Amino acid sequence: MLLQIDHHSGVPIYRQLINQVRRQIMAGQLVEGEQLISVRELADQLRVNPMTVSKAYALLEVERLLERRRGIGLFVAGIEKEHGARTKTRLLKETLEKAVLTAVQFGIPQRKVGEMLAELYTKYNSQTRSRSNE
Amino acid sequence: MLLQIDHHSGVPIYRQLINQVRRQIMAGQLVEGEQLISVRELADQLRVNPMTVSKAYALLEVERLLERRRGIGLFVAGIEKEHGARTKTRLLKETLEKAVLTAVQFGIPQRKVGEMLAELYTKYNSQTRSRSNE
Amino acid sequence: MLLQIDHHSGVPIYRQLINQVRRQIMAGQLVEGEQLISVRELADQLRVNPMTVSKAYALLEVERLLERRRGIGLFVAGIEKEHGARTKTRLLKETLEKAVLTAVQFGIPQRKVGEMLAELYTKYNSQTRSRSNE
Amino acid sequence: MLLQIDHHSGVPIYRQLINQVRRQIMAGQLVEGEQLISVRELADQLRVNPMTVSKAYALLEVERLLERRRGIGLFVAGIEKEHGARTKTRLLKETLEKAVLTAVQFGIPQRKVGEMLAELYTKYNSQTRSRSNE
DNA sequence: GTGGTCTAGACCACA
DNA sequence: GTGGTCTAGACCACT
Repeated sequence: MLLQIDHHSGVPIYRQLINQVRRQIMAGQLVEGEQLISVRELADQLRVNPMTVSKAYALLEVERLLERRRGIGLFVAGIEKEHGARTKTRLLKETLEKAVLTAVQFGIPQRKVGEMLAELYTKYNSQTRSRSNE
Repeated sequence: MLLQIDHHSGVPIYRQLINQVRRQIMAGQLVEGEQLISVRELADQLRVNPMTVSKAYALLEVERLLERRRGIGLFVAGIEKEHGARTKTRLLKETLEKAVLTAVQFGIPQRKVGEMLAELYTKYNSQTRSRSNE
Repeated sequence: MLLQIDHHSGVPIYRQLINQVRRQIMAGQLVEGEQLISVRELADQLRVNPMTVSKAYALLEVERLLERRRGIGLFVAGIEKEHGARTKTRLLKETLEKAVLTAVQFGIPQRKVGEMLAELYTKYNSQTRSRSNE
Repeated sequence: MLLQIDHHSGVPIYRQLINQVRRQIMAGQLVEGEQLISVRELADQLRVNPMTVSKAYALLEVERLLERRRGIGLFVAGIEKEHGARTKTRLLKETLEKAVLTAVQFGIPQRKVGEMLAELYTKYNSQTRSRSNE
């Protein structure tokens, strides 16, 4: 699991962790039943206080994305399909919103944005495919 | 000036303001010598405490991006900016890239992303128009 | 707001707080829009670390029972009727479950339990009524 | 022996065990000299780690409520108990009182509470029966 | 004044 | 070994 913290972004560390782990789960990079890096180990890796990691994990547990097994560790929970789809849409919308806001602020016409989108989509989609063929 | 505050992102409001104003200046959307919306008015628009706006402006002044003219208001300072369509396109592309990456990771088809884009575009574009009619 | 902590029950303090505040909100003792005792003040009252109180409040915010207004304080959120009813039923069921378990363990027939229930119901219900007439 | 563990209550499992066993002994439901279910078997029944059961038993032994006979097992010790139907009724009433108080606070009608009671009664009663048929 | 975040370090519960 | 809870105390963000 690759996680990165930006100490200067102003975004609380535990929130950065939540966002990254949530995204990995939604993207299927962390699969159901998989055990997460332990609180202490992740805290060591990131040079962060264990409580900070623990807080992030705890909130993901409240979100039902993680499951705790006492004395063993934390695991990726089984997400219901429908719930998963809704979360994905929500997350995508958030990022897309920023892009659109930028475009509107700059007065860039929707047509142009659509073209850029298509271009980028092709680019990343083909990368994914070629990667999955490796 | 179109600014958007997200109260739930965990990013301090004054930082959100700074980032957005700074970006608009760098992209030449706010031009040198242009007067900024007053603290009070912006605070009203965004339903935010005036102190918060004031703080953002003050920090942008420290950054030398803004100039305070006593008794009159704040103005965009004369500094090196990145001009032109190329800069705007670059900035837009950066945000759009994140959105596309998310979509591809989640396996959301381009068609759906296009629809969401159009929807959001309409939403923000109409906001701008109605505001510019006031 | 009357809150009590039992340091010897083994139940985490923040959970005791959550349960008591949630119950007061559901029972209408804390009404929508009402401001809660501040973290620091409650921490002082209960001779407990502020972070412990803060944690309880934060989780109630995640539950959407509380609303935070930055720099001002925490307030009781407006709960949707349907959601409120479901929560009430859930909480009642939890307490009722313990009672039934006790009854079954002791081999007390359902008929007898029903009688005791009716008796207690009459007793407390009339208390409430007479109180509301004061 | 009917024991119920709630993994989400935050109350340590060994404490839940202690409380329930102690109550059964005090109510005379587990009588003096009676042998307790073995650690292993109880752990299996409750899907809990044997160490946890063992710890609960050990602490009840310290309390002098249980007696260990080496190589044989654990037995209910000869101590002062509260006997009889009166005790059972009292203990039941205490738990039932909490449930009724909750219901009245929430304004839930007695009829509804009666229905929930019946439902739960059936649920736990049938569990006991099916288990006693094993 | 309000709440939020983080740390260092202690101790508990569970496997 | 795992995660959970709590403390004391520092500093930040916001009104």
